[in-house]
Amino acid sequence: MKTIIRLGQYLEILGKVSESKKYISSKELGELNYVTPSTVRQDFFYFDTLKGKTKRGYEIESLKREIVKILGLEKGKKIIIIGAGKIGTALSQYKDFKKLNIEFTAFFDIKESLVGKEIEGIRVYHLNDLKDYLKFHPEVEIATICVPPEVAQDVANETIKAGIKALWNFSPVIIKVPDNILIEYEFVGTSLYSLIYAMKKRNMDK
Amino acid sequence: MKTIIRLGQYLEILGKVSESKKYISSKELGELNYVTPSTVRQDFFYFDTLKGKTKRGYEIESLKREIVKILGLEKGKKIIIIGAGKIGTALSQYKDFKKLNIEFTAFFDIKESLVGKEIEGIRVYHLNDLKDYLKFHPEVEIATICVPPEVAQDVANETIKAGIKALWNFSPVIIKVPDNILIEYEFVGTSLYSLIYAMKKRNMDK
DNA sequence: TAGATTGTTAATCGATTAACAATC
DNA sequence: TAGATTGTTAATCGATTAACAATC
Repeated sequence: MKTIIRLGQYLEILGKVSESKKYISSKELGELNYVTPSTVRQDFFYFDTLKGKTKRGYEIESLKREIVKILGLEKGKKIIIIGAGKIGTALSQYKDFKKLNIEFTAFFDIKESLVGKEIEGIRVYHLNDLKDYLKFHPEVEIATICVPPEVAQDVANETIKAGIKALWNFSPVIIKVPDNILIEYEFVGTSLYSLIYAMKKRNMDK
Repeated sequence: MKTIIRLGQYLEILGKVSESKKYISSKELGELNYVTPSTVRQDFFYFDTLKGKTKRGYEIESLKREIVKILGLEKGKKIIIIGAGKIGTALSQYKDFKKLNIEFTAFFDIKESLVGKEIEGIRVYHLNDLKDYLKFHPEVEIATICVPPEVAQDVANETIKAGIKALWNFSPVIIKVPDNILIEYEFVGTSLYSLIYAMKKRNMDK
């Protein structure tokens, strides 16, 4: 549902709004996110707890709090990253995840030269130790798959076997998982095709 | 248009199909991309050059060739990356871009310690030298923005002033550009919200 | 009060899926 | 021939936008 992704985006934007500001209208929030006021109101309309005040808009602090609840982030989330390569380490620093209490707590890899090291303050363990790790960190349910596509399916299988409940996949390949495992894809790079296509069309119009 | 993004994905998948295979049906291609056969045929139906043969499917080699043409990749594309940090360097290795003749030819940064170095075989120049670089590389039209969000707008402005015609933005922020400049956003990380939300809902159902 | 803004329904738009005749 | 598969139209589904009464 697109609304959920936008709620996350609203939340990030709201974190950057001046602290002295108490209320924000659907018009303002829409402008900051490049969506229409209608879309903002429609998004909020799905959830009973997202209510505004006529003529004033939405109270920013309570709006943030309620979106956090809807997204399931009250207690934050601890996430591990499988694959301590470029993408994995880039991700650990990217975005405002920290502000939203989303934390990357460990890397797992099979490359012996990396195991035991720290990358950006996050320790690297061997993938074989994942099962033991989860014994002591049962709150970790999500693993981010940042390994080369050739091994993504195998690594995913191992990760699931170790007890992980949900996968966030950055490897540009489809991964098959059992019904009880959740998976979301992050197909990085796909929008480039749209950009190149748009350029071609623009050139043709001239 | 979603069709264009899928055409890129079909192309990547087709590059991995066994060489001995001559034809592929919409059913098979759909399965490999996790879309329905209907969607595949509908996608192809938009373009006169994507024709199949009853009972056999689509001839793979010509299909690849025609998709490349539609996407505007016959001559390949040379792209520069602004910001030689983690995301930029990760990107330069990610995906099957090389196979599709999409090449990252240079980094630009303002960090003096990086300028003059090579990262993954790609040279880093100072952002101030972009204008001169484009003098000698007029075929470069696209710049990938991989800088921190705080400076993304300024860097984009400079990049455009230097003569770049299209931006591919990885910085998690909205960038304003003049009408004659194309921009596409790659909002990495957004699907995590959907995943966490789905987990919350699943837990509630139990 | 007049004007701004919400909440909500309806209309529109776009994308996906279904259906099926044509055909090899 | 019978069956598989395309090309294409129609139906469905979902998401966005428009409209507007209620209200502060």
